[in-house]
Amino acid sequence: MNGRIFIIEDEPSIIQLVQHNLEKNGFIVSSSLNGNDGLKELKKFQPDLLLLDWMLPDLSGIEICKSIRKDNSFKSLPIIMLTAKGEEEDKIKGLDSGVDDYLTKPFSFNELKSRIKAVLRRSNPNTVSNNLTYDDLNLDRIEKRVYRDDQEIQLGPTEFRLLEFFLVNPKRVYSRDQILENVWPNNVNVESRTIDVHIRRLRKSINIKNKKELIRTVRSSGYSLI
Amino acid sequence: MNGRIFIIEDEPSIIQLVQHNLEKNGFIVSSSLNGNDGLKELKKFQPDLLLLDWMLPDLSGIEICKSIRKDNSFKSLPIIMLTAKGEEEDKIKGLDSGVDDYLTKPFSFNELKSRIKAVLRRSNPNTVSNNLTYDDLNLDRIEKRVYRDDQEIQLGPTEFRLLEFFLVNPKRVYSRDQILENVWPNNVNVESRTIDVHIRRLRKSINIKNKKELIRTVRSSGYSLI
DNA sequence: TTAATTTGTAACAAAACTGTAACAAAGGGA
DNA sequence: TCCCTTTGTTACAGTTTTGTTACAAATTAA
Repeated sequence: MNGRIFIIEDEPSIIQLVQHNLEKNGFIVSSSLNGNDGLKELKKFQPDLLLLDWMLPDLSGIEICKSIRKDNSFKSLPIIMLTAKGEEEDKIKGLDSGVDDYLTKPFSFNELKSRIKAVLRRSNPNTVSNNLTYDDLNLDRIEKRVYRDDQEIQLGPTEFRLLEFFLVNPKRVYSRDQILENVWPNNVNVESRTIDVHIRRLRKSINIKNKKELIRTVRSSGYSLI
Repeated sequence: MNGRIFIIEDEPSIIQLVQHNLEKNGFIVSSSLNGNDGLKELKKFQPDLLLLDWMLPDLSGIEICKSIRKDNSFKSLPIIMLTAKGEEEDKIKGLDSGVDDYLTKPFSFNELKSRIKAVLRRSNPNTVSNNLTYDDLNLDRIEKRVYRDDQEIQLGPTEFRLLEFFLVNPKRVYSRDQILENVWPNNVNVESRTIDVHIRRLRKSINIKNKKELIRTVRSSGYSLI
């Protein structure tokens, strides 16, 4: 599983627990301890899902939620609200404010995980599914195989991760820095031009026959999957 | 994030702190240390938002506020008032005078930033959103694509930034200096006539078919998006 | 161990983009 | 009207960015 999850929660112990477990499950996780920081970081982090505490020191969860829904670029960001016991009546309000799901503290991590999966499956199937698909391209995470137009394609490990990364958010343009950060292991220093070479290799492999080019170069910005 | 913010505040340390941080966040910032200068500068700077100190050496915040609201061209300029602690009762007066939001000193920069975002979102969604739109023109910052009338248009990096800049505040006329400052990387020295050439290139690209001209030349002033 | 695969970098080629100059056209004022 | 200022347009050389290839080092598999 794979995807970016952001957490806004004021209790460090919960953050630590959740973050650690999510990362073990392949998610990329970042967090904030209060609402205002959270709203700021959110933009930078560009998550696929938000875990939002109901009670925060500065802004309430609902306020954050509404603020997010007003922002065009986050209109469809899935949100799971974390509430303490006995706030059931508030649930209705929350639903109005555009929350996708709820979880009442204390919760088990498995419970959280299955909610996350469910919500992500609805919003961006590619973040949870084992089969990433775009156009006639198909990537199987379990079997580590890639097909184009039902014909299997052989990729090296790096090209595989690169394609996987692009497939989670097709069409979005990534800078070489972003690609480096997400596709290469942490703390590795490689030239950013190295990416060009791997892009070339990936292109060579997936552009079989007279099929159309799937990787777009955006000059001075980076690359994207079409 | 992106937009023009003007500050009227008599304490240089606050100006410096706020200005620096806002600029780091992509805003264009200018400021004045007193009310009379501020009102004059405001006209020149044409901000998207005003940060206004409550207590100033010459005019009070309220006076400035009222004066601004009388001016047709600033009727809808969003204003965030900065007040010192213990002036709570004054808040009501302030609200009457047309202030959009408040912040009590001392405040954290994050607090300020989220207020700014909220206010700008209300007044000019284009300063915070990822999809800039004007007329039948559409620019997607994430995918780095531009469409006119749903037909994609190919732009070079500079033309893209130029159009992006115009789209944040359509109809506003920008001088070549302003354009240079905002569209070109800092500390680059290029002839101001260079802009004419890029305008020409941009025009050529976005004026497809028999569609109407979208960039207006304002003789001796600059250019604007219609 | 040896062989095969994968990886990062450097070097050069190709393409795209940029800034400037030069001249043409348009606008404004006397 | 003429003259002066401002803007439009084009071509071109220089720069930047990206594409491509080759190769040696590192890693993995046999």
